[in-house]
Amino acid sequence: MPRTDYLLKGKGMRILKPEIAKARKEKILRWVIQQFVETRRPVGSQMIADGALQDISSATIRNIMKELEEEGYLYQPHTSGGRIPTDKAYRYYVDYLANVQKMAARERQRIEEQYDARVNEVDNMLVQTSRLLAMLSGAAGFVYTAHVADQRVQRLDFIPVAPGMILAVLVTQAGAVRHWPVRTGYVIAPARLRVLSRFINEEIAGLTLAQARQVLWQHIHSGHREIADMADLATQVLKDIERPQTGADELYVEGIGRLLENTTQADYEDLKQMMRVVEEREKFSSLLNEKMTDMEKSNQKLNVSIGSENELKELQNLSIVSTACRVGDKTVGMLGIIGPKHMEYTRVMSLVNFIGDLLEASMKNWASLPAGDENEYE
Amino acid sequence: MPRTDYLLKGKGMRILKPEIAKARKEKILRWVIQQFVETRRPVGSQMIADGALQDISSATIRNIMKELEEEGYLYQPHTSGGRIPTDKAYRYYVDYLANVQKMAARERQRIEEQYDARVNEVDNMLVQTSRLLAMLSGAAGFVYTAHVADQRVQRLDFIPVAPGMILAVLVTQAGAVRHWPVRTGYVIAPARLRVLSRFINEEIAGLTLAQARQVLWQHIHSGHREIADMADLATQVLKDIERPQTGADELYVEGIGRLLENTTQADYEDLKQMMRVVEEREKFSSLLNEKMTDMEKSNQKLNVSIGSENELKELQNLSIVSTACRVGDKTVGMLGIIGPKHMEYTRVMSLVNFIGDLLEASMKNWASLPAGDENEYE
DNA sequence: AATTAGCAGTCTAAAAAAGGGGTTGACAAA
DNA sequence: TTTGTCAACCCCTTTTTTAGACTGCTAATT
Repeated sequence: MPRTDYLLKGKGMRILKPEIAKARKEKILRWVIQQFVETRRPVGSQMIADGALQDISSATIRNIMKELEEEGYLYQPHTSGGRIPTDKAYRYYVDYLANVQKMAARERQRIEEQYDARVNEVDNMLVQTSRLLAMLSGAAGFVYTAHVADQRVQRLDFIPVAPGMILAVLVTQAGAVRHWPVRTGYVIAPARLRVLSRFINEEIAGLTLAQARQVLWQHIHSGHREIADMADLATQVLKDIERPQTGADELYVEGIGRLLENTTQADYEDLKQMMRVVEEREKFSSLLNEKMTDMEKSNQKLNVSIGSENELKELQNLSIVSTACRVGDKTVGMLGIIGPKHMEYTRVMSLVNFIGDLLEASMKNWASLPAGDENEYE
Repeated sequence: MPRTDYLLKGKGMRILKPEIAKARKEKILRWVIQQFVETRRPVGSQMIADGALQDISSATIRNIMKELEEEGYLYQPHTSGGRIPTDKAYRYYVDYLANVQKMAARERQRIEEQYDARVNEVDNMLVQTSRLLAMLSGAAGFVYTAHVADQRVQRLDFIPVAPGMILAVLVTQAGAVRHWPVRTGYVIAPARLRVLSRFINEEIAGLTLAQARQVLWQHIHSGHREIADMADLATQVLKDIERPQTGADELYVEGIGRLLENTTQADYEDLKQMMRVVEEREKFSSLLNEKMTDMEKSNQKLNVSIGSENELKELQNLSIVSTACRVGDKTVGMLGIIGPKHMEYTRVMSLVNFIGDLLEASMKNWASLPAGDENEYE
């Protein structure tokens, strides 16, 4: 049977058309990755010859795999076992082979419904989102929000809860709500509180927290007449205004336990390490922060960090699929999942993508208006 | 050498004084438990003879251990290995042998300082408390608060964040803060909002959420004049008022990863199971709820549930040390740790005790006044 | 009666040995 | 350039061996 794949060259010598050779190589790489994701065992040439490429012999496949190994896409854990994908292979897979497919409409709808049901209290929105991510991906889900200090103030109000005790409630334009108690030590008439609140809101709406703090300090020190007699209260509020956020509680991680599920005891140590890192939060959230600014710089929406691409060595056997979350032109946070390197990237990527959109929509919906307009109805 | 431990009886026959025999038995039991907690290996008679009771031979100890086994305190995993404590043994240990000691003043102070530093935002108080518990105990820490529906309302306020969008903020007497968005669809003047808020607060302060809902429904339906024109807003608020709490986010668990640390791969399966349960939350929180009402009924403060004493089979290799958290005469929540059965009960019990006190103090401090008084300053 | 010493029997956990399965690399043939 | 073949290799699993520790029992002792 004459083959059309070959260029004839002289007396019976053949050269495989390069584009065909390349396609075949990719097919093998893809197959190795998919196979490995499925079985978690090194993949051998025989297995490929029996499965995906039945018209090519195992010997040929061996040769190609050898090339792939030399190019850094495959790795042999042991001299005579099959080969497994390297981080580079996953990277290639994600970049070129795994086209981000849209999810089936039915599934989209199902997720949307679940999402709506869960996310009714803004406070919980982030926790619930990460929980949903975890549930649907089978890995750990996280939601990370930028420092509140970087966010813009929507409103700052005061609720008298008891004599000498006030609850300060801050709403940012991204829809985040923070509240903290302020102990005044003396009773303040609600009317005066309203004056203060009104004054503050007129001054600081739309500013970042950092700017707001600065503006208010100036007013206090210059003895502004409207707040003169409440300078000490304002001072106290100010003192607390940035305290609530020391970087700790901007990170929600849910479903770490799920990582154990698809895991054998072999990865036990890795998992332990990973948990320590994630639960400590500090390292992990600074990693996310870095990633966020990187993504903003490169105007990237969806990001996949595979194994050693993560800065933290504790995460070198895991991958992070994340998406930026923007309100307007400002990146206010990130969300995604953290799971085993050998995950189903195509599925997870589209999932993260989709839930990211949902969260964004939710936030936009909440922080519906640009700053400045709200004065009209005070 | 004449022994005074014995009663003489006839020609050289002796009977060991029963109280001495009992004390010795207890000493052995205690030693076995402590040894097992430390080494995690079955304890043999030789080991005891070499360690704690050097004046008694291993054979004697063997006999006594056999008795203890017959009585159900010890258990032999293998025919010829040492023995390990049963749940019953731990129970006995906790009830009779491990006197709840006070913590060293120095350590108390150290914890107090840490606690203060962390707990400044009420919102975070619970998360931070459980995190602290986890950190200090080396196990997982949890804080559970009763359904908000059972708690009494301190205040309910409305903050206009955007035209057609209001943030409802609810403060309970226990100091819990809940907030949720209310979409009105039309602009409401802040003044009218204040009227509504004032009216509501006069009516419902001090009631439980369930009662409050009922009262407000009545007013709406009877067309009360003050809120007549805002009936639909009030209705919407009501609709949401109990939605935020469906039992999900009243439970904070931190530091599950720590349970892995002191664990070998043997317990891997157990751990996996446990994580699944705790992360699902439903089962676990209903377990805690049950425990809470039990403790309230029996007027118990500190509770230890050992292994199979927990209703959940997934937790049968773990123990829960918990304490009720009361404000006034009302139990508003629980906190504690969940850790391996072979934990240092004495230390952990006093720790949980102490942090429970701290949290209670914190809450009292916050919800400082009995209901009714706050009208005076509106 | 209570304790002790000693010994045989039992079991585990760790180490060593053996076997099976699948893979590779190389080479010669197509 | 591809294929068939085969020796060599190595891992993983199972089996065997070994060493160590504990118990239970009995007889002797206090």
